[in-house]
Amino acid sequence: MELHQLRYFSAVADTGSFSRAAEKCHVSQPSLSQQILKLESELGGRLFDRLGRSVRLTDLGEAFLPRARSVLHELSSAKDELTERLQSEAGPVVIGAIPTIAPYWLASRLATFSRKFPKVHLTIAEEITPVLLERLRAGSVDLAVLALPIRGHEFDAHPLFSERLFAALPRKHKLARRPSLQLADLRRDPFLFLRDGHCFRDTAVAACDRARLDPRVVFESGHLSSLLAMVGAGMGVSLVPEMAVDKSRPCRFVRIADPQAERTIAAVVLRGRTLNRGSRALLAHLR
Amino acid sequence: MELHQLRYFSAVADTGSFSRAAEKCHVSQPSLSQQILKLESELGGRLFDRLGRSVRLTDLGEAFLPRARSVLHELSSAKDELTERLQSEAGPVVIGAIPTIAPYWLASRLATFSRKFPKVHLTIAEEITPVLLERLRAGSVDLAVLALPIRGHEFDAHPLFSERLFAALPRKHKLARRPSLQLADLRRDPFLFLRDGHCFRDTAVAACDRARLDPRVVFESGHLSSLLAMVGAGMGVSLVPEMAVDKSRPCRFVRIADPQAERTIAAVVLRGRTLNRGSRALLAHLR
DNA sequence: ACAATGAATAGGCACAGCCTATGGCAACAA
DNA sequence: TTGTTGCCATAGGCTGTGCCTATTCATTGT
Repeated sequence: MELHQLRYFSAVADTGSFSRAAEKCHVSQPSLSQQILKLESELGGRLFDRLGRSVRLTDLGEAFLPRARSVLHELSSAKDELTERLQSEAGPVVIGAIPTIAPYWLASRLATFSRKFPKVHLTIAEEITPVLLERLRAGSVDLAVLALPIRGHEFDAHPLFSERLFAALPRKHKLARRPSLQLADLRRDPFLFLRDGHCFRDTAVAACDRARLDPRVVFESGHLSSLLAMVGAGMGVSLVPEMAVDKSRPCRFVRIADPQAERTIAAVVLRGRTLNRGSRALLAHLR
Repeated sequence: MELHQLRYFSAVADTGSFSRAAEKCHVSQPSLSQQILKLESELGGRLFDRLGRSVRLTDLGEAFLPRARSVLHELSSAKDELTERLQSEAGPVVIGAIPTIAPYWLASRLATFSRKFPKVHLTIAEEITPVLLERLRAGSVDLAVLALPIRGHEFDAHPLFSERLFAALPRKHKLARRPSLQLADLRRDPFLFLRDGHCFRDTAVAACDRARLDPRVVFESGHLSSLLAMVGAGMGVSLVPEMAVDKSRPCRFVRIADPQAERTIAAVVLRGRTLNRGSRALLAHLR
């Protein structure tokens, strides 16, 4: 059974004539006859009575007609729906981000995006890098924003920008008024770091390594805001990305002058994964 | 878009692999690949993400899958229903009969038929011959039982049997005790006939013509039973078919000996019309 | 680096569906 | 009756397309 047979069948039922149906379907009358014959032989009974002058549905044809119509209609409406969906940005988009990006740079970018594409239903997943990569693989996250480098060659990373590292110091720290400082200047200070697993911890530690600094870690947390509160309370110093610099915090931020004290932010997708229109729009908006 | 493309698509979604889907569909992997590609190009977007190791539905594919499945399922269930319907006698049958057959011979035959085929939903239309022929043409009657001859070469008539004509006489008629009589014997009697339009009237008139009898008609009715009541009341004589002979009536029945004083009953169908199983069973039962 | 797996591509073949031409049949007019 | 018309079925030939095998390409796992 083939779709064009159903179309021919439906047309004959409509017109009451093989010839007129053939015209309507833009095929010759013999072709249409053959296909109807073939359909009838597959179903095991006549669909039409050929009554010389005209043609009429048999009981069997009468029973089959609504089914055939429904199949054809369902198919065309499915096709319409798909082309509709392809043209609109509507549809769910899941964006992932690490905790040291999500509340800072990403938050403001998503706000403008949502204003521009109100139809996109956006979900944000805040997770550490390995979790985000796994969710990209599994398809439960469409697009992730995180810091390079990442491990795994099955991803495509689109670098967005780089930003400097800043030292977070208590207000009365002796370096708090300096416009910038070297990591080595903090050799004596106790350090507050993000917990293991957060990639910004690795970024900070790598920067210290390059400055030949072996930081004494006195506090670990899962959130930068906790660290900053501790810094404000005079517990020690910390390192934060530029996007986390917030003058309203009870601490001072001083730029780190060391050459490689920076991180690069990238938008990452699973290679080969087809993004829907909403995701593509979001990716374009972030770049 | 073609049905086998939908089948292939569904199989790939099931198995998560082009190769295994091809195996399941009994085609080679390249053939299946081509058809999926073709479907994707027609829909205007990828249905699957090819991720090296495995294959996963895109948003588009996810949206299309239930529609494709439903189309395939609907089609196969429609086919099942039709073959079901072809094998069972269930289904409506409309049988037509003229008034001089329906209550007599047909009634008893239909009783035995209904006992044998209880699933057939039988409807009886009692009409005069031209109405029945018109309803056969229109398809609102499947099978008609009437007396030959009929006019119209678009019908197939299956003769069932012939029966003699009988005279219906008042009990005290002078010929009432005779085992048989000639129509000419009734030359002096007043006649009671069916109304014009009833074919048995034509049969009776034709028999009289052949006997060179010009009957004086004193009463006309649409029902034989009315005629017999009148005969019983002594209003005159009448002619009836053998199947209407009923000893319980208040009149006598005497066989007409004239050679051609008979009528032939036939089952008539529209030529080219496909009968459903119930109708075919009924036709076989009547013969 | 190499083998293994799996999808895409290339090239060739066979069949299915399409075409035109024609046959057969019934309906209608003369 | 006979010719004409309308309509579906059949015949024969052609083209396109879906299928095949063989091969290439990309990714993954040893």
